[in-house]
Amino acid sequence: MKNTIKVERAKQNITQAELAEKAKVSRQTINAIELGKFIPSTLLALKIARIFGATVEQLFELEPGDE
Amino acid sequence: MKNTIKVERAKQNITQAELAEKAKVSRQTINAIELGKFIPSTLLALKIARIFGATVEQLFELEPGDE
DNA sequence: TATAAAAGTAAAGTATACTTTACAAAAAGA
DNA sequence: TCTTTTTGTAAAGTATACTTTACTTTTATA
Repeated sequence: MKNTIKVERAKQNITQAELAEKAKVSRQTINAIELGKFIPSTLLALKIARIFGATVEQLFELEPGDE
Repeated sequence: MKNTIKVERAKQNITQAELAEKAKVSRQTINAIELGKFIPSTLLALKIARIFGATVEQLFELEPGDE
């Protein structure tokens, strides 16, 4: 699974720390998600999508290997 | 967070076991998600949404308490 | 009403999401 | 270049998603 959170942050010009604060998670959680170190819960994905005014599908995409 | 998986299953007339098989998780996992016992990962939510031809937002909805 | 299929539940175990603290590396700005 | 901000990383701990096995309850159907 890949995601475009880093790009969305760039568009809206906010830092990992700011996004973390808005989503009410730690900065390291945002960092790890951006780097693909782990996959967020649907709750967090929905929150992040809402913060960006995007859909979960726009932010997170299944890859072939995810079958 | 609430979800409409049970309704979608009814629309498409498939059992928890069948959905579990398609999503490659255990039947108990589907059951627990339907009953709100836990929130799936974004990976699983995307898979389920794709199986139903729906979006994650159509299946999973944030509630006021989820802040 | 008897039988089968589907759904609910429970417990014990494993995997992973997420937190906290702390520090290092990189990027940005003065 | 010096300083600050931002990002990356790591380790230890906690919470929770998910599995497996197995049994009970409910719902559908013959």
